[in-house]
Amino acid sequence: MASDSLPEKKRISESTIHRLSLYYRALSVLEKEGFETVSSKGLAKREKLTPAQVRKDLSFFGSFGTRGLGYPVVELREKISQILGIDRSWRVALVGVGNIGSALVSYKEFQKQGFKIVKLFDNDQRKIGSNHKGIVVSDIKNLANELELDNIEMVVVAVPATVAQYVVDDIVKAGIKAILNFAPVNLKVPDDVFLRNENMSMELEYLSFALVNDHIPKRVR
Amino acid sequence: MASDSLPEKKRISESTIHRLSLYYRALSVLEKEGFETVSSKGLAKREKLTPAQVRKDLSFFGSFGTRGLGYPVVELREKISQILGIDRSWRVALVGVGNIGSALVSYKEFQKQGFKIVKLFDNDQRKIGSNHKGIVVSDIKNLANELELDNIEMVVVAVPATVAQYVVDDIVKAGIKAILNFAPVNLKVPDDVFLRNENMSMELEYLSFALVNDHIPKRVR
DNA sequence: TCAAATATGTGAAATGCTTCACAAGAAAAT
DNA sequence: ATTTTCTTGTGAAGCATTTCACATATTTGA
Ligand SMILES: NC(=O)c1ccc[n+]([C@@H]2O[C@H](COP(=O)([O-])OP(=O)(O)OC[C@H]3O[C@@H](n4cnc5c(N)ncnc54)[C@H](O)[C@@H]3O)[C@@H](O)[C@H]2O)c1
Ligand SMILES: NC(=O)c1ccc[n+]([C@@H]2O[C@H](COP(=O)([O-])OP(=O)(O)OC[C@H]3O[C@@H](n4cnc5c(N)ncnc54)[C@H](O)[C@@H]3O)[C@@H](O)[C@H]2O)c1
Repeated sequence: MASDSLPEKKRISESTIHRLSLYYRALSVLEKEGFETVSSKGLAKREKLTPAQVRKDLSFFGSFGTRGLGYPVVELREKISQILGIDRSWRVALVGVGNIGSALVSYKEFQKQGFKIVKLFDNDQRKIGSNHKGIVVSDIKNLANELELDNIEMVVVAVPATVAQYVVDDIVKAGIKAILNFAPVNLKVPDDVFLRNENMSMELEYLSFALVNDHIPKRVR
Repeated sequence: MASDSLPEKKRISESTIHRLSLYYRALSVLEKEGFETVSSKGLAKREKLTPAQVRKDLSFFGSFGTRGLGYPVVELREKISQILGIDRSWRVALVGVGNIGSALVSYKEFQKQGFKIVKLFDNDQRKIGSNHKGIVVSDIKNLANELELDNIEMVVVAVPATVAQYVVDDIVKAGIKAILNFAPVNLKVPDDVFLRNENMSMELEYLSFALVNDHIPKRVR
């Protein structure tokens, strides 16, 4: 069959992608500090990784270094921003302007990074129409319409766990392909929708486990 | 050498611990729904894992199921809560009562789960002395003293990235062994201190990468 | 009571990820 | 110019995690 011989799309591990974020952050700092080049060793040290790991990760995407010298800081940072797709800005909507939602809207770093929260939704009449950092809260009823009209590409979900699935169903119906969820619930989305969960309880539980078991994990992410 | 023959402490992978949290959550729901038993298949389906994965994870800690029947819901939930160390409560302090810090203090689920935020610290004179959900904000200057006096076991760090390392150094000096950090910076802590990072930008960057590369990771965590 | 169905627990295999180790390329020193 | 030093890029090895597959135990139904 023809489909058997289609060139296999190179799949990158989740860990590698997360480490690219770390490299990006480290390179931004190095740039500010005035370094022109950095070795895999130098980069590894900043993020508590091994030099081999750094080189291997980068090698999945090309060869950006110079033997004997290292990597050019600015160039590599730019290259990684291209790989991560953060060399542009993203139009983001947020659903659920409560405790955590408000904190996220107020967080300027997201905007600076290019994740522009340009739309807010809630179902509470007291919140609809109110202004948060220059954005007027929309009624969740108009979600589908307004997401499309406003060319939203990512949605952050910060509603109670009990309603998160319904909200996500609507978001998916509106054609959104990337969702960041803060509700502690396992949401069902179609295969072509990227969903990430931010689960703070899980991290506290990890710490609890570590304290109780004096835990050293086999491999640290 | 004697140390060569010491019984090797069983090391559990980070992924397994995270999945225990998922099982715990799923079991709590199943309990509410009135189920008395659940199979590895049933549990796996709820959390989008494989039955073999569920059985293997649990097998690291003992055998809790009955062949032909499955696992007793209540018993297994209790067992996992023991393993995770959440069959008790933890005294938690939070440093940095800003946007995200305030959201965390207001979040009742943490308290319900046994993560009791009982102490708040800030360095802003306008915040020190003010009351958040019944807790009076303390001056960061008294950190070491008050952490000890109040038997704090975990600290959540929600201060600006620029000062996070200083704050963490003080927390470590005060003898705290578990820290949850929200600042997007790689903090240095001694080997015997457990540090977890909650990095929201990283998750947005992951979504960005996924959209740009139409990414399917090799393995989903 | 016995057969069929179900589902665990676990070695072993398969897969994935990290680290090793070194050839090769480039810079720096002499 | 030549040697030495440095550091990348990458197969291959080593290690960790997941999945497979099945013996075994228990329940269910006849
Ligand atoms: N606050 C935290 O620190 C924290 C921490 C971890 C996880 N979470 C999770 O984040 C989510 C939000 O938490 P929160 O503390 O901000 O809660 P919250 O109650 O303060 O905010 C929830 C918001 O969602 C809105 N909402 C409810 N139903 C809606 C619907 N159908 N459509 C649109 N909007 C709707 C509410 O009006 C409210 O403004 C929850 O799932 C919670 O479990 C919160
Ligand atoms: N707000 C968000 O949604 C969000 C999202 C991701 C990450 N973060 C990170 O979380 C951290 C806090 O963010 P925020 O938006 O809440 O900021 P914020 O400025 O609202 O809050 C920071 C708080 O820390 C206090 N503080 C400053 N220096 C201190 C010190 N030395 N000791 C004690 N307290 C001190 C400030 O007075 C303030 O109350 C930052 O590192 C930020 O990057 C925030």
